[in-house]
Amino acid sequence: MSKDKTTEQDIGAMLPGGAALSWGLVKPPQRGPKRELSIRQIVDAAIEIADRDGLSAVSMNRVASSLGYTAMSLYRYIPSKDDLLLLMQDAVCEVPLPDEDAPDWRDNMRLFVKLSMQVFRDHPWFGDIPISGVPITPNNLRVIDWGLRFMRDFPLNDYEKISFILLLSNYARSSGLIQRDMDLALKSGSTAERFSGTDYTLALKALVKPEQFPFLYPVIMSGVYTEENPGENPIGNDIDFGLERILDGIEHYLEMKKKEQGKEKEEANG
Amino acid sequence: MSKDKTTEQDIGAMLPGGAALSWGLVKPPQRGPKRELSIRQIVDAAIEIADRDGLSAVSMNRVASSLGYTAMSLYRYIPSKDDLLLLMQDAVCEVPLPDEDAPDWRDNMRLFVKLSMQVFRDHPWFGDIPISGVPITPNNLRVIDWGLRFMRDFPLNDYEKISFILLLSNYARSSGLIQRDMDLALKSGSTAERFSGTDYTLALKALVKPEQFPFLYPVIMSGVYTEENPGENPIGNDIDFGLERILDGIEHYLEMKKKEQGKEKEEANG
DNA sequence: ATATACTGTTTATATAATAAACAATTTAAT
DNA sequence: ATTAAATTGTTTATTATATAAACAGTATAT
Repeated sequence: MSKDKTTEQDIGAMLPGGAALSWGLVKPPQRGPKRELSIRQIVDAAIEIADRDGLSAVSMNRVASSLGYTAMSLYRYIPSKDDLLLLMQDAVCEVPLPDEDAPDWRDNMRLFVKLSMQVFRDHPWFGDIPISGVPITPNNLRVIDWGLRFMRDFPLNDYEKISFILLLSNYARSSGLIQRDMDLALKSGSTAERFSGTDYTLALKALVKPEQFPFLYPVIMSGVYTEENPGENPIGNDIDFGLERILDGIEHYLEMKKKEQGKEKEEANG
Repeated sequence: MSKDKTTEQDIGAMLPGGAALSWGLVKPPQRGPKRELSIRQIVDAAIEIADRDGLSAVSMNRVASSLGYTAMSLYRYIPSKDDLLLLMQDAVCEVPLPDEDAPDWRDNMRLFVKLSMQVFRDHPWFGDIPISGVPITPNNLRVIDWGLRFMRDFPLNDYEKISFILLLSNYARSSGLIQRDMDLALKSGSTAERFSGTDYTLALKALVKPEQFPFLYPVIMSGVYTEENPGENPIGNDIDFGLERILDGIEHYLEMKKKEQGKEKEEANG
């Protein structure tokens, strides 16, 4: 028993600060007064503040105050603000994942991207925290596990599967950031028009000269660049359109691999 | 002449703060003492500091001090720190673009992504500044103009071309961020191993249980997730691999459009 | 010549993370 | 049961931040 605990501590020591906390590897202290707060409570309070007023509103003081404590009390639970941010990040990655796969693999991938993007929209601050490496926190890894599940019968090795997950995650991240920024612009009184650039159409039409921007010029003048007539866009939504191109690329690769493996079998049999 | 100036001011008023500066639309003041600094000088000094010590090191004080002035003097040139950041962003987007296209369109796209990614690697702080909307600063638009140039003979409408540029830019952004973070980890004494997760292999092997992570478990245990044996990765580089899948997807779409247009011509002729 | 608009500086304000010292409290060791 | 050790939440202090306001000096327009 005590051996096990020592091991847990050792494992925690291998991980960067907050990650050990996210795995629950930090032993609750034995002596001293009973704790009045919990890590969960602090993280939830911080998330609530970030959701409402943005990441910049998350100060140790503000978080502590919202719980009725002083800033310094938080340091009895979480070593630094950076660790708090990491815990926030992992906490909002705890999303409900489907138990069963859709029959079409493309649908699985679409859902993978949609759910990932949703985190950015629900928690606009999520994308403001920089990536510091490969995911190693539990909820993040659960999403990856899901991705590996719906690709389990793909004719791919693990490197290829991981690479596809990275591709989809990256797409979800950059698209999620854009969606989020648009949402934020809308909420903060600005219009969708301002974000997509329609508000700047006039300025751009005056500034983008055909000599300096020969190929962009017509696109600005036609109003396509700033989406003056959103209903007219024949491809619909840029983000969905881009995802379909990525899925086409994946499909192409899968078919190539299938052919390859078919040949290998033939050679083995013949 | 004076009419022109008024118009320039008006255009500037339509754009958000820093953008007007980036287009050179803010008239230099006529009266008063000669300026000892210039916007260019300030922006360059800020970039130098950010390149060396990160975005968080860029304080008005630090920038001004490095030029031998006080923090407040900068406000005579640039209205706020946010505007300074926008100017920094646009400044580092001034990259040399090729005058001529490569014969293969895939090579053009590969270069587009490579050059875009390079900005993130050369200026690690670049990705720390959030996107606030469609690009409207001059150097940014020049890159888009280049993209439209090498797609000029594609059988696509402007919406589709812009969408492809967005797809490539997004991929470059997320990949650039990852590359940058890896570079930073390396420089800050950490190893590539730490970043890719090899340093955490032991911890992950102890934490990722087959019951909770049935599909991730074997990938962790084999060492593929944490790239224990980088030379063994049969697909080489994840980032290049992903880009090729995207290019495959684009190619697939182009071929579909070509067929479509071929049919339309047949119908028109027949 | 003089009013005006600008310069860079000094001073001041408000807010941030977190280190250090504190008395109060709970547990472990004796 | 008593004492020593560990931990609690708080108070106080330190250092750094962006930028507003007031300043004396300077170049230009009238």
